[in-house]
Order: sequence, then C-alpha cells, then structure tokens
Amino acid sequence: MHQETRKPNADRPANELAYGALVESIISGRYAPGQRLREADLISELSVSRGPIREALRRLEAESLIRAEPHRGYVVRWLSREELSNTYDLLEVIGGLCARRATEVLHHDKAGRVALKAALTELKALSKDADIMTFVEASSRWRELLESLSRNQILPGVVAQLRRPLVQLQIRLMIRQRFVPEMIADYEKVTKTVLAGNPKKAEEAMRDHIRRAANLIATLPDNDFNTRA
Amino acid sequence: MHQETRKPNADRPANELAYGALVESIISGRYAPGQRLREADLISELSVSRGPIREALRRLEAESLIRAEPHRGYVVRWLSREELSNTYDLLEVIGGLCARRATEVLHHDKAGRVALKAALTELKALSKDADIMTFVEASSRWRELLESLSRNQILPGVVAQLRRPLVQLQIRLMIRQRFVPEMIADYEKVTKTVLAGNPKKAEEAMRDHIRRAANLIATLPDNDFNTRA
DNA sequence: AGATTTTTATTGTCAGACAATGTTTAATGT
DNA sequence: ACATTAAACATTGTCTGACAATAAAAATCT
Repeated sequence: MHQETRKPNADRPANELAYGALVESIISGRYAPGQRLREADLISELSVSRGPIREALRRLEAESLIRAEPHRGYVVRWLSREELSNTYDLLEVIGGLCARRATEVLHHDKAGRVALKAALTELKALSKDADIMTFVEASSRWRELLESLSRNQILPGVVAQLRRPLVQLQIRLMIRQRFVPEMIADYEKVTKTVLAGNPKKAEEAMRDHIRRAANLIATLPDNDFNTRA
Repeated sequence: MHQETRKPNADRPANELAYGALVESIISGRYAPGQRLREADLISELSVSRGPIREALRRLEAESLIRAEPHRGYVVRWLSREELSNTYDLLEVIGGLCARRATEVLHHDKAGRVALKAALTELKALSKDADIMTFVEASSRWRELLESLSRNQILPGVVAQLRRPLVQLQIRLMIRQRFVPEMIADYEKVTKTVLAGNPKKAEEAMRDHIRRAANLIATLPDNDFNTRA
C-alpha cells in the first residue's frame, strides 16, 4: 500500500509548522509590527487549515508576540518606548541574576569555563566579518550558554519571551549603526568578570551591559516604536 | 423571535470560558498535578467543542501551566524542588525591582501612598479571620497594587506567569501550618520601607521577604513536589 | 516468557456550515 | 448637503462529522 501522501502533511505537525512559520515571519520583521493577521491569508500562505492556525495564534498571543482583538483578528505586537524600557528593566535584573549564578557555578566547572571562553573567541572572530545576522546569532549563543551555566531551568524561557518582541529593534539598530565593537567590548568584559569568580562584580558587569544596550536601542527614531498604544 | 438559545453559548466566548475554567481547576488544585487531561472529558465537562478547548490548552501550554505530550494529550504541570527554587530566584530579583521602582514613584504620588497603606490595613484586619483563601487573595491584591505602582507594564504579567505554578503550594503551606503572623510582619515591613522612600532599602526588604517565603515553601514534604522530572 | 502483530483509544487535521460581531457602504430623513 | 440609521459585507468564533496519525494496550506466535 504505497499510496500518495494525502492532504494531512506528514512531514511535520501542522500546528508546529504554523507556529514556527509565524514566529519566523514576526521576529524577522516580514510581518511588520501593527500588521493585521487574517486567518484566510494564513491558510493559503501556510497550506494548513484553520484549526492549527488558530492554535498557533493563541500560543503566540500567550507569548504576547501578537495581540488579539476579539472578532477582529490579531495584530503583530508593537512595543512602545515605555514598554521597551520596562522590558529592559526586567532583563537587567534577570541578566544580573544569571551572571551571578553562572559565576558561582563556574567556580567548580572547568568545562563550563572552557566553553564560555570559546564562545567569546567565536564572537570576536565574527566581529570582523560584516554579516550582522551571524553576529547576532553568535551573541545569542554566548548569552544562552551563560543562561545554561546559571543552572536556572526557568530563566532561559523568561528571557527568551521578554526578548522576542525586541530582537527586530536590535537588528535594525545594528544594521543602521555599527555598534559591533562596543558590543564586543561589553561581551568581553562580562565574560572576564564572570571567569574572575566574583559573583557581585559579574552581576554588576552584566547589568551595566544590558543598560548600555537599552540606551543604544532607545536612540532609534520614533517611527520604530508604537506611539499610539 | 424569542427562540431558545441555541448551541453557541452567547453569554461568554467559549474559548475564554474553557480557558478560565481550566485555569481555575488547575490553580485550585482540583486537577491534581500530573493528572492527564483528555479532550473528550473536557468537552463533556465544559460543554464546548474541541476547537475552543484545544485553543485554551495551547494557551495554557504557552503559559507552562500544562505540558503537551504529542499524541498523548496534556498533563498538569508539576514543579520539582529545583524548579521551585529557580522560580523564586527570579521572583526575588523581579520583586526587588518592583519595590525599588514603586518607592521611587511613591515619592511624588500621595494617592498611591494612601492606597498602599489601605491595602496593608485590610491585610492586617483579615489576619484575624481564619479563612486562608481570603487572606491569600488580599495579599495578592497588596502585591498587585505594588506592581501597578512600580509603573512597569511588563512586570505584572511576568510575575503572574511565574507564580501560577506555585500558588497551590503556597495555599497548601498556609493551610497546613499557620504562618500568617510571620507573613503579616513581612508585608508590614516591606510596606513601611517602601513608604519610607529609600529605594535601595525597599528593594532589599522585598527580596528578604521573597527569600523567606521561598524557604517556608521549601519545608513542604517531598510528595508535594515532582521527584521524577 | 519474550518478541511481533493487531486492536483500540486518543490526538491531529481537514472541510463545510452557520452564528456572532465589527466594518463598510448604502439608504433614509431632515 | 449632512448626519443618522439600516442594510450588506467581511471576518472571526463555534459546531459537527469524518478520517489520518500515533502511541498504548491486547492478542498472537514462536
């Protein structure tokens, strides 16, 4: 019985496919902030039926990547300047916790120290290539490594959720202005402080770094932000 | 045309109804942690069809109140001791931020100061009545007031999400042992410190309070926690 | 008993229909 | 012409029924 594969696409579950495609489209900026999402469009675009699409949309709503307007559909979420600042306030204290814990853990984790150094080396090597996206990805890997070293199973998810609405802004900033050297210096400083083994200082270094990033992003012009809501 | 109300229940959207009912059942403990949720059961229990139920489940999954097991359904999430500790680490730094910011804001917000004092008074009054649930609700109101005073639009949602999996534990703790006086003393101290106007001290007081709460919950016996995963 | 196949239960997906609601356009009254 | 109201339209929300895909349980064979 070697029939053709039928309508239900067997490669990947339709709901995950829809969810993944939507996340991709949103954080890449292909769906502009404020843009309305119509179920009918998504059906034809993704070739899955309403069920999985609606499930994916609810999921994205819960992660506050999109906002639901009853009987009107969903719109891609748009951060106001204030929300951005609020988000960074949270990221700052959470990042501080992450660095502090990682420092404590690394004290007796040689493999971790090696891995962290490697991530930094990779980051510095990439700073010469001009490609922004690969640099952003590498810096994400550095951050995620630090998060995993902090041995807090909840933290990475919280950080990811807080960061999602603002990665587009970060990328836009990097593309328009070349802050890569400053960022590299920051990553290097945090890494060294963490490896030095003083949790308090590591926490402070990470908080400084995040504050600096916040200040940089705040220099973006008004039309990158939601002024209405 | 005064026909009977048809199948589509017009009172409240079915998806919200399902979501609300499920949240209620989970955080109240009516659905025990680890319990499996079958769509068919939920359909007959809530009298809504699969669509809305599945949307609600996806939403709950995104909020990590339940965990999805592909083709096997969902189970009510169960915190391990480690996850509980991790969660409190996050709540501690976030709570500290909240208290610090609220202190700054209250410096020039008389109405806010009055409201905060009122919330504390209510809390102290309720401490005499034995009803645990109303006390827990009042303490939630106190905390939420402080969150709103902190003027961080993102913070309340993050805190709510982190707290959801552990409120049952909190309630269980309060019912088994009478820590209400200690808690009251804590709330009073934090409130006074916040009103005193020193952000640093307020932050520290709140962090101490949350750490104490974490230590109390950690005294619960093993069978309140998930030992396997 | 242990491994292999069949059965069964449940989730995952699709399609079509209609209800509920919000938006736009047309009709109406002044 | 203008504002108000009513009809038409578009889109989401819900229900139903059917079937596919998968995992767990039961039955079968060696």
